[in-house]
Amino acid sequence: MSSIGRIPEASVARLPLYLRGLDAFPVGVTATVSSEELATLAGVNAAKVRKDLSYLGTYGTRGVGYDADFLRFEISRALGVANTWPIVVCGMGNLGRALANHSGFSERGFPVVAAIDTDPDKVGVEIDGIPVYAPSALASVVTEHEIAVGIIATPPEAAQGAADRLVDAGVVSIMSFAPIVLTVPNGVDLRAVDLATELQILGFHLHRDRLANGAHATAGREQNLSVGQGPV
Amino acid sequence: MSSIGRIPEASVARLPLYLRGLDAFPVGVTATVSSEELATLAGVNAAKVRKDLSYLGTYGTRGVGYDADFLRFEISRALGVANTWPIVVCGMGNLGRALANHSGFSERGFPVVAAIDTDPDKVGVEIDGIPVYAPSALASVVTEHEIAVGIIATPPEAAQGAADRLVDAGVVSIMSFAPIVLTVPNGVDLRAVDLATELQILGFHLHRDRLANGAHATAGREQNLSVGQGPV
DNA sequence: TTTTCCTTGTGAACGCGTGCACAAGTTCCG
DNA sequence: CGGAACTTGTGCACGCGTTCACAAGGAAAA
Ligand SMILES: NC(=O)c1ccc[n+]([C@@H]2O[C@H](COP(=O)([O-])OP(=O)(O)OC[C@H]3O[C@@H](n4cnc5c(N)ncnc54)[C@H](O)[C@@H]3O)[C@@H](O)[C@H]2O)c1
Ligand SMILES: NC(=O)c1ccc[n+]([C@@H]2O[C@H](COP(=O)([O-])OP(=O)(O)OC[C@H]3O[C@@H](n4cnc5c(N)ncnc54)[C@H](O)[C@@H]3O)[C@@H](O)[C@H]2O)c1
Repeated sequence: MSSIGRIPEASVARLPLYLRGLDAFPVGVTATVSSEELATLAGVNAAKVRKDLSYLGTYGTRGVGYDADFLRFEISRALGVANTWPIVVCGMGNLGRALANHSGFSERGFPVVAAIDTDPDKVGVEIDGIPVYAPSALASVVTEHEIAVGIIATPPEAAQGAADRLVDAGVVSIMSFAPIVLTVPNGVDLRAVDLATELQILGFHLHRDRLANGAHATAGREQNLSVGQGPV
Repeated sequence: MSSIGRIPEASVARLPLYLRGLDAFPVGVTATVSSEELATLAGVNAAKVRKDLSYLGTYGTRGVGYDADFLRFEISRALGVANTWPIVVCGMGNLGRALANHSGFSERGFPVVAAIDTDPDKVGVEIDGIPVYAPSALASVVTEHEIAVGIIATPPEAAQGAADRLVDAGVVSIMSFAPIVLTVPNGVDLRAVDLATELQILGFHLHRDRLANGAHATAGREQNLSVGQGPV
């Protein structure tokens, strides 16, 4: 079988972008896409596209390009997109509600099937079609829906506790929006999204440019692209 | 004056984390923090802390550590945190509303002062205290509030248009949540946050582990940390 | 003063990611 | 059938980021 060698994390992080780019091509229809085209669609450069795809296998045809439909299939397979990973959201506040109500996650195979909140007014009701449970129900909810992914959208003070409970319940992948360092045991995959930090990085560049323009009128602005991931 | 040499982007991205870690120390009180402690507080390792801080200057005392209060001041200065950068949010839907209503941004110097939406029901009213304007009013709003930062939370189809309008109005830093590749002119700093992509990366690891455990029971799970940035 | 202990600051090595440049392979045209 | 045009796949070089390891420096005790 096609036992793929280790794919570099940087490449893995771009595979979803390629998949997104391939949305431009209809499903089931044979069409050719070149690395150059796909690069434009994904917002990267062509060399990267070719190298990334080469980690998956030899799916292109020299002198021609890639079959869009087949490529989508192969990237999907590598990412395990065929699987559906149900999600539980901890904290149905402003952000949690927005996330739970977001259709884009289900479309990509990550339906939000349950939420956890401590607010008695929310527990027991459905918010935007998502049933809200008390923290004590987490374990059974996770087991029942075979949930492997959790999102933390609680206040920062409650985030570590929520993480602990998620891990205890058997969740092994966590995306957190709380601006705080979380500690999880080995074997648990944690991605922390800190939007205030992102803004502060933008702010640093603004500050820099302002200094440069105010004092010396130096050139050298930038144009960043997608927000990727951290280390292992 | 302390003209700091170019700070590597990877270091810049961690400075806000250090600042966040220093929240553990009261303002105005002299306290000592070692690179080891700060590393724990920020979720990185001590060597990185020392190297990063060394780019800012020599603010530590060998054999002792760093003065927490002074360090906070210096990092703040490097990041330009003294400045306040007002924000305009484009698209007051589920996500936009959550962002606009989020207090953490103002606390870090990024108050949301205005919103743009095409929905006639929203234009002209205040949502959570944020005035909502029609797209045609963008330029004057940006000018009036001296806005340099914009957040895009419109549907994907409208995102490029929103970006163009922001740029035309004079906004030079954009954070986008739309799952689509945006094109902006040179000199504009764009950060794209794609949460579905983040989930798919988690999904890849789940898929991998499942294959490994199902077939060969191989070890090798991971524990990732903060979500950082992309290339220049 | 000298010794001991502690932590910073940094030179240097290493590894990963990126991008170039080109050989290898395919199609199409004359 | 030969050659032109095109695009993939990849070896290689380069640069950035990470980490190690230790000398340099400072405080406190003897
Ligand atoms: N709102 C945003 O746009 C935004 C942006 C960036 C980061 N964040 C972060 O995301 C988190 C949530 O933000 P928010 O604006 O939705 O806050 P919020 O206060 O609106 O909602 C928090 C929700 O979590 C619930 N909760 C509290 N303790 C809990 C626990 N132990 N278990 C489960 N649920 C619990 C509360 O009842 C509430 O419903 C915060 O950490 C915030 O810093 C939010
Ligand atoms: N909701 C989430 O949690 C979430 C998560 C990840 C990504 N996103 C992305 O963020 C974006 C917004 O998501 P949402 O759930 O808030 O969508 P939404 O449909 O709830 O809100 C979109 C808002 O944008 C407004 N709008 C439409 N065209 C506009 C324009 N040209 N200018 C200004 N405003 C315009 C609409 O009137 C609406 O109020 C989408 O691109 C979505 O894919 C959302």
